[in-house]
Amino acid sequence: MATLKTELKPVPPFDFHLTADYRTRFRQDLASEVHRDGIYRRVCTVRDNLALMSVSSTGTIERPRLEMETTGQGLVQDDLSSLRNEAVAVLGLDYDLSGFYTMSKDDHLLSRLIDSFYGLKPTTEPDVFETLVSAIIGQQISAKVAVTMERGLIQSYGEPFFWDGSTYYRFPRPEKLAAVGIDELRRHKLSQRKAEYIHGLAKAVSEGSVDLEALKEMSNESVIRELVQLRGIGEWTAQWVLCNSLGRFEVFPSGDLALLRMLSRVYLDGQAVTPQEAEAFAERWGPYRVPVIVYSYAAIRQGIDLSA
DNA sequence: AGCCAGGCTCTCG
DNA sequence: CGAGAGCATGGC
Repeated sequence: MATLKTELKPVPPFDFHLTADYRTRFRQDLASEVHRDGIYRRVCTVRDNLALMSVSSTGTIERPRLEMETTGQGLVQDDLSSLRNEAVAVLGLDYDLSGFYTMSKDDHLLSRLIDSFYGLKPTTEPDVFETLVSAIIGQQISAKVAVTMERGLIQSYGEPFFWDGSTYYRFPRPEKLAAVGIDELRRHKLSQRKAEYIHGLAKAVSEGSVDLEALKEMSNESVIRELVQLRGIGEWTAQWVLCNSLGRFEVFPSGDLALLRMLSRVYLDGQAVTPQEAEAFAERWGPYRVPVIVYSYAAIRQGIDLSA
């Protein structure tokens, strides 16, 4: 086992604990990523080997500094840059909140949110395959049910990494899920449909007929066009990938029913909105639509009543 | 006990 | 096009 250490300098302001908490709120139980005892850990892949990154804060919100320690088989100094990039993505380190904050200063509600969650950054999940599988599982079911199912997949087909008395898992690779039959996927309480979707996606990705990495360089419209051609992926899931994996923070996922309800409750006196109306409303948030959504959800998760 | 939850596909007018 | 059924599970 080799260990690499490095320091990271997030763009300030950055609240490490708030951001790591928000990010791992649902993933915490998945064992692929945790935030515990002040340390954020995540299993990653380096040149096809497993490694575990551990990140902790050594600075402040205004002068953020992070220490990252990564352990894994055969790690060499050259691996550092890709590991740093992964940490930057999963913790949103290079996102500059100042534009969002400036836009919000005349908005009463947003100002309140920013006071409460100053330094919280939107994050991304660089593994597009994981994001897609997770989104498919999460379609139409509650987040808790989805976590149970996803944990089953991860612990059955993911690759384990043992460290310090705990087991962490790398999310299952496409090749693995493609090799697993639909019937076996169903044992994890997936519906027949979802088992087919996930199996089909895994097969397409592992055979190379779909290049998820290429999406990172494509326009939002092209990403949606590509993704919705895959069975099991509709508008909502494609928008989900744009916001949560590809870092397109200007996108407003108008296909998200929970978001529409939140918008109606918080901003429109409970009056129902169509996706088109919601999109028109979200125009005012310019390129900061995802930050607005992240801060709003953060408040809701904490039980803060936004309509007050 | 029933309804709903951060949808999608397929079918049918 | 738009509307409606079916999918499957756990929590309230």
